[in-house]
Amino acid sequence: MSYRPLYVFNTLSGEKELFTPIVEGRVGMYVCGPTVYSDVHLGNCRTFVSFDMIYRYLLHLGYKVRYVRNITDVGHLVGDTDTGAEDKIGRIARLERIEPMEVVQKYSNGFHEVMALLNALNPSIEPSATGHIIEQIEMVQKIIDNGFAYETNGSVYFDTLKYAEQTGQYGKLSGRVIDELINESRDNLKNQGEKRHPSDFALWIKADESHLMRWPSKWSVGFPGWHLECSAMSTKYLGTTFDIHGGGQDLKFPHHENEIAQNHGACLSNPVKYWLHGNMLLMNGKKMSKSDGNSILPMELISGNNDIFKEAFSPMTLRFFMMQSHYRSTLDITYDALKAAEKGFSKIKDAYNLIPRLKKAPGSQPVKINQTILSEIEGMYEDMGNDFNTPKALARIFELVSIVNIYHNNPQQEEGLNEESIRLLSSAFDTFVSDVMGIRLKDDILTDGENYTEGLMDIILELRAKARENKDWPTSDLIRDKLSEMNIQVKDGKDGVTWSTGK
RNA sequence: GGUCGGUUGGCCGAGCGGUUAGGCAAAGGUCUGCAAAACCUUCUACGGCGGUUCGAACCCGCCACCGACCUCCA
Repeated sequence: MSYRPLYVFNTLSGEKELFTPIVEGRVGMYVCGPTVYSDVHLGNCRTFVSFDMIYRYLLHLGYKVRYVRNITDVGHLVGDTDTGAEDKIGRIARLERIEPMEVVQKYSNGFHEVMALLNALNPSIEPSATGHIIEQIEMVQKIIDNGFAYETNGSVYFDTLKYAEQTGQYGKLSGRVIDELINESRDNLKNQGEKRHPSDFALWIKADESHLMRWPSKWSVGFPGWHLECSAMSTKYLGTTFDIHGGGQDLKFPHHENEIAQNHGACLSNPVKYWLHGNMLLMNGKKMSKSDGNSILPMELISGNNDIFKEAFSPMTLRFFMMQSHYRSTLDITYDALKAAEKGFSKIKDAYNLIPRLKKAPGSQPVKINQTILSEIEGMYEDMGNDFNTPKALARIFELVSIVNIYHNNPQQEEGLNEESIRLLSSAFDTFVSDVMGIRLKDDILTDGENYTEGLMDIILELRAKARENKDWPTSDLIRDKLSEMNIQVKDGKDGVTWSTGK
């Protein structure tokens, strides 16, 4: 079996590379998931939506994909140091007087709800850090056995200097130089007496009595360091070397750099063939970030219940908005940009709904327009194969939108459309917009008791048509205006009336 | 301070040596009872200064500004 060529930008090499899986026909992909100590904000979601699109495209190409996206539910500490600080989840549990696992469950549920709203597919495996304590402890032991970690006072640290000396690799992913890391002079790197070098990081952290989440180990009763869970779980489910590792840009350093070090330390091999990083969602020109207060929750945007944007935006508008920019570019969210996305998306939906109504020429004579449609489809494969260029593919979709509208307005145009034209148009929208980009094209109002609504609308529009025949403009306008208030738009065309929902 | 990345028209956002990106907004027109939608046409670009080249938004240099990372980050 052959696959369409796919080029991906590999952060490790800094170049676009032809994607070739380690095992033919199969792809192992790991994406860093959320830390579930609070609600995921829209910026977090952008990364997950980006990798959902990547997952979808790999599936579409015919690969059998094992997509692992973890839940981090232990090890993330409040503040800047990785010793002695409080666990983020433990902190919430203490403040709210609930079990840490209640915190984890609550925000995991919320995360899943948001992912479902944004039409993200579920990963093949969604492992959690607390569910893999044994694997993490084993990995720490392997790293110690291989001489890349040391114990101090019950905590275990990764020896970055030794790793760098032996492999010359530390900092390769993020472009760091080990000397600079060691000579790092930021004030908050001080007071880390247990480490041999400031750049060393914790694999296992000894916990005091007040710490809610702790497990026994040969070194101490404690908990695993932040980066360890991803190394342990990716190794467990995808093997010591797998195809794709994804995550947000902001995880490159230290998280992913340390992951590589840990995997190497434990398995003595490079874990990942292609590192893919999504760029940040900006708001007010700055990275969306919860700790800076510069963030918005998906539900706040979907419900319109927020102070930042003037109105509600549907989940699919958000997804379309995200797909209109490249995953490796920053994307600035503004009211105007969302409004533009809403209109543009609505244009695609309207055209999609018109496809089945297009007039076809009888017979199966080949028509010229099909060549155009086909070349746009081929173009979209090229765009997607070029590091997932969704904005460019969407530009081609808008070309198809124009074709649909032109032929809908003027069915007599040239040689017209045939069965094949309709099939190609439908499949272009279904494949690229729905399947690959994950943007649902069918209005919710239609999927929800579709026939019922359609039937009612037929009656209403028939009454309006009668009124118009009688030149009863007040009645016909009343119907149109009332429907408009309900966000249903009536569109008078040459060949009859169509309608669509506004959002 | 170090290391990266960016600066495209009113807004968003592709392109990265020669070809209209696209969407939204705006203007005019077609259609329409009116409107909307759609269609046609039009408009406003590549941060600044140099250099390379027959040709630069795209390559190189300098400058300016913005952002990200530098142990909370998707």
